[in-house]
Amino acid sequence: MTDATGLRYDKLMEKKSRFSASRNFILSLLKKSKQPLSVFDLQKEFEAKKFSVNKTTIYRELDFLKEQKIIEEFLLDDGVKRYEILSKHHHHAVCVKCRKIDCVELEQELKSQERQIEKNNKFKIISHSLEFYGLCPKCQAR
Amino acid sequence: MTDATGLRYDKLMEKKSRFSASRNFILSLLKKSKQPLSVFDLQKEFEAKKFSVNKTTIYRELDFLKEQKIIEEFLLDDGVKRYEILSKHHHHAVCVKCRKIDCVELEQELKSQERQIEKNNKFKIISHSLEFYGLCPKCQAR
DNA sequence: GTACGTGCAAATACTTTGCAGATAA
DNA sequence: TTATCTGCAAAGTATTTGCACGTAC
Repeated sequence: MTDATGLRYDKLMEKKSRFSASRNFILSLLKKSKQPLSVFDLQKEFEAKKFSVNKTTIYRELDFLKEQKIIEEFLLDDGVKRYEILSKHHHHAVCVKCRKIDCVELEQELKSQERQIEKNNKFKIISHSLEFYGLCPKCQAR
Repeated sequence: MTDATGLRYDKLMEKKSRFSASRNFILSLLKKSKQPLSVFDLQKEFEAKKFSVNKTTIYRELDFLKEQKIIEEFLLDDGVKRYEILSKHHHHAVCVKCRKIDCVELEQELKSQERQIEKNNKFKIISHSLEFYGLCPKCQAR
């Protein structure tokens, strides 16, 4: 099954979950957004679209979608949680000036580094999180 | 100038700052700790040593030391800020079970990945943050 | 003595929880 | 109908701020 935004809802269908207006709206916002969104960002979008949703609902919905592995959460250096549709493993390039966030895929992942740590520290690596900070094209120009 | 813990205070001396008991205590705790510490961790240490410091003071002192580039702050996936004495660039390996944090230095840093992003995304990379999550030796054994 | 440091109370910000009422299926 | 979803109020947690007092130098 697919909704208006083209997002597959198979996972939701399997559960006893509903396609409420709030859920659809949050999903479509995350789907359409070029950047990961925070609770604050979502609230702004709701206001802009004159769609009334309580902040509690946003928090609960994000928790729910995270549990269902439909979206994923991550933290940047500002301590604000952001969310994006769960997709292929990638990283983020964050502009320290305008806070624009690019998603980046690495040609060369961190396998060798992980192997080194598993060997030296006897840690069994499960995942990693890697963010790059710098200046986006526009902010470099200024 | 060096204090009891062997930490150089040159940077503090340059500023109009004092060697108060709280400052010395926080610095010595961070210096002696094998792991980065959170505000909560510091509070616990203070209590254990029967040293009375208000939480506000801890926050303010950490801000101050961060500004002076004597300590650095970082975030893990739990959203808790942790602090460590500013030292050589490194990363962290975090046990998802017992939350033990190892500091790790990579033989092979991320230069090639950064070059790729600078080329593909036209981002000028300034820094990065990289944390590994997995199981520490003890938790693997269990 | 004076500027820096500290404690306390209150303010702010963020997030979670309980419960009653609303709604999708 | 009924299990899920939602809003509201309140509580919980983390952090910051103002102000008066304390203290290192």
